[in-house]
Amino acid sequence: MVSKAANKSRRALPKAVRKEQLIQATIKCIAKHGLSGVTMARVTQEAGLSMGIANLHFESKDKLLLETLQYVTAEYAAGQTAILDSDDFPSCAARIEAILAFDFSATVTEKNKLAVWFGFLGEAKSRPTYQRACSRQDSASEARITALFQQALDEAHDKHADAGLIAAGYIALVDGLWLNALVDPRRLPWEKAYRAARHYLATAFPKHIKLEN
Amino acid sequence: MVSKAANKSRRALPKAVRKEQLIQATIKCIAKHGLSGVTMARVTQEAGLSMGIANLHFESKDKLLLETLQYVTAEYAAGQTAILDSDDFPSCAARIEAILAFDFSATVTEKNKLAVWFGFLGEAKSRPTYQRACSRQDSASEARITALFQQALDEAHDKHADAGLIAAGYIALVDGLWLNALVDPRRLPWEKAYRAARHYLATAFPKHIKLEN
DNA sequence: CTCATGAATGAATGGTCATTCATTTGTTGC
DNA sequence: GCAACAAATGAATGACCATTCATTCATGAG
Repeated sequence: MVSKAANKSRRALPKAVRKEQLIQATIKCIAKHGLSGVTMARVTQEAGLSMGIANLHFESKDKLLLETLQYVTAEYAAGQTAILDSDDFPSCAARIEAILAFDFSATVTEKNKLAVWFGFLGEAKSRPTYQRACSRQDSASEARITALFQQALDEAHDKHADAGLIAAGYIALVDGLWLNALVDPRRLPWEKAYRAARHYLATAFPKHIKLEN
Repeated sequence: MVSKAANKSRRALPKAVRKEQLIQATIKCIAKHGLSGVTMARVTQEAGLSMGIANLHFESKDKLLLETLQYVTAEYAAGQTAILDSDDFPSCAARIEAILAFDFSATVTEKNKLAVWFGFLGEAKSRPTYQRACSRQDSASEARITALFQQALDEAHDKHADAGLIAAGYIALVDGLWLNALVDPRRLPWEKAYRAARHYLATAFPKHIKLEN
């Protein structure tokens, strides 16, 4: 309620910093203890702050968790959209390559982030709020991937294949590979997961994606 | 501590029945409230029994949850093993068809069961006990699928493809399709999920699996 | 019918945890 | 410096929940 006239924004920053700090701590806690093992005490301790702080910046534990989910989700969506929007790709083959590389990049496949992701997915069916925030691919994004794949099929004069089916399959395959590699990396090492995804695309678009590298 | 001499098994049965009853109730509760929303009160009420009963038959909530997970897992494993063990399939094409049909059968894709499945998977990474009980495919089972796929490749004189990669991809694809169809069946209807999986196999084994039906 | 045994009940217990808020700490404008 | 204010603290509160156990109920043997 004080005058904001000469707001030199030294106050505004800390506020955003604290939220970020708490969200990062929440991500770590989910990875370490599972979604159900997250407590306010653990989160605030992980952040090196006091108990009450989370309720000060987020209204409740639920809101903190939801914002954490959205944080992770938004990060992925931004990266993917950047690729789909960019004008810098010389061919749609290059764009597809970029999507693949992105899906298996270190940022995206970071253990902690995937743990958040699948932690919420496990509860999504019984919590509508999560469900909405969860969809790695909303319909709009899936449609854009489908369009990209359709373009590749057109270039190859392939009139038989169904771009929608290939897109749905690719999205599901990536989810499944992430999940398997996360839960049991010995059975499915990340490198093998990557090759499986590449193999899928190479089979669907033989003229565009080659098996090697 | 009483003599079991003339055990007419009227006592033994109820005991197994109760456990089954409680496990079924737990499955429903997980589907309805999520793994974290399961309470002893809810489970026992769902079963139409009294609070204390679950601790009488299972030692603790944790054990009840674990046995519930194992129940669902064992059911799947039994079905899959039956197909892999059976001598009744005339060709390996038929066996692969059977695996596919099984993975999208009503029993396996039942919403409640998948909810249990993914509920635990979401916590698996932070709970070693779950992790072990979770692997839909242990290494042994994955090896058998790989062998089956290898046989199909051999029959087709395909010396280039990598059966292990195709198997890992298939397993992950099915997981991903289940997950996507469970969380958002409007975006990915079950029928489309099935077609995506069939498409994957038809591409990998064109001589064995046809696209239609 | 009566007793013995084990199954089932559900009120009471104790522990965990989100949330609150009176108090302290640090910062800004004057 | 010094108000004035926001940010931060953490002990206290109350809700929720797994687990216990004294008691009740059902069954089968004698």
